[in-house]
Amino acid sequence: MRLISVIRFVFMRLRNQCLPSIALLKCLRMSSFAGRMKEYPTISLDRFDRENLHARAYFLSHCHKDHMKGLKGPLLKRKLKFSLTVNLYCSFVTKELLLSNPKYNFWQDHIVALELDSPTHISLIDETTGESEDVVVTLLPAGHCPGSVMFLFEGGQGTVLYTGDFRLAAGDVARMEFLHSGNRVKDIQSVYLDSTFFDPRFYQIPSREACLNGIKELVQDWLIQSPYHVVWLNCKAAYGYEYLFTNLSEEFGCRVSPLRVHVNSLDMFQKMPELLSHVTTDRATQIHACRHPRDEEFFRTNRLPCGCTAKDGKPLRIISIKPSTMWFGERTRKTSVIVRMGKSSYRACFSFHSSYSEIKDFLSYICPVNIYPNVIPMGRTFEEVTEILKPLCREYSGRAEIVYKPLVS
DNA sequence: GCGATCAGAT
DNA sequence: CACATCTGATCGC
Repeated sequence: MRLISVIRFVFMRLRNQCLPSIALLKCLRMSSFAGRMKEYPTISLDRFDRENLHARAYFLSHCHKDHMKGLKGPLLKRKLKFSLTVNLYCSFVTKELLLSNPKYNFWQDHIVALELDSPTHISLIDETTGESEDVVVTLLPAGHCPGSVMFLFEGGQGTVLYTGDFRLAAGDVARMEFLHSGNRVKDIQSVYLDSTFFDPRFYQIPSREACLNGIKELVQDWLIQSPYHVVWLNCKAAYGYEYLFTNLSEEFGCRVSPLRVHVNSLDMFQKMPELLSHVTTDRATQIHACRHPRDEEFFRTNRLPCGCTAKDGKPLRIISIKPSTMWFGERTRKTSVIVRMGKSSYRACFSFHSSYSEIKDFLSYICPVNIYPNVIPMGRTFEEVTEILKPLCREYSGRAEIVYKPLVS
């Protein structure tokens, strides 16, 4: 009997250790990043379960649930209760979004919000031995969702960049001051990369501006027809669509008649006045981004998720716009950023993540020694992704100025 | 009763 | 167009 329980224990351990590779095979979008970097293994980022329970410091790149695994776990809660030095580092906005959910209240006194572009010294202390290591961390804007950042670490084990999830346009990297030292890019040992779309299939994704303009045009053409014409933005339950709300609000509102986007709740935005001023819980508006568990079904029967109707009982004329990623290959002809799906439903191009060519632009500028993918794009294997990342690593890139060349006699 | 996991959904 | 999340079933503690 005893032997059986030992065997069962060993089996469980094996199964647990295999989990990341199983997730990888199934090509889930859950980050396959296990939470730690080779160079600074005493810190954990965007993963808070398993080995990460022992970290000396935690980092959260943005407030999306697939980067918060274990963050409300009872084991971590217990660890914090007895710890004086363990903190969670993130941006001010991420802190705000996180604490707007009461389940994370126990982090309150252990969160250190950091300013963007502002190098901060952190001592990584082992509370049992007193052993300590210093790093300097800098938050760089990642353009993925409100509060999203990359983490740049500089310390005894070299300079490494953890990108979190990001959407940067070609050329943006050259304007990131803290990736530079003097006029040159820093010597970056490793990049831990958001490789969601690092696949030539996703060669090009229309720019944010192009997507936004397409949506503005569609909304404009609909709203001007009458006060009964309304738009439902069919957005997923996740942060990242807010710039859509603010831009549409600004575009279609004016001083005498402001237009705010209807959303379910304002709680998470209470300390973000620039966002707060463009959203509302008043249903009497022509643009809605509210949700309901059966909202698609509602829409099919010409209802908004919030149940809003016109004051005089006349039926509303509703169109839905569903933000979705659209991509184009290197040579494929670009079509519209708006696609009509049915009589009154549309898809609009929208991406939280950089395209293949945007990632290539980013990496070829940085030219790191190592690149580790945090995600395996669907339909790809880890080996394939590493193979196409190789040419962007320093050793293969043909950029040799940093490489030591011994004299040959 | 809670958490983890999975299938299925949008 | 393939992201990020939610719901409900099931399992184990």
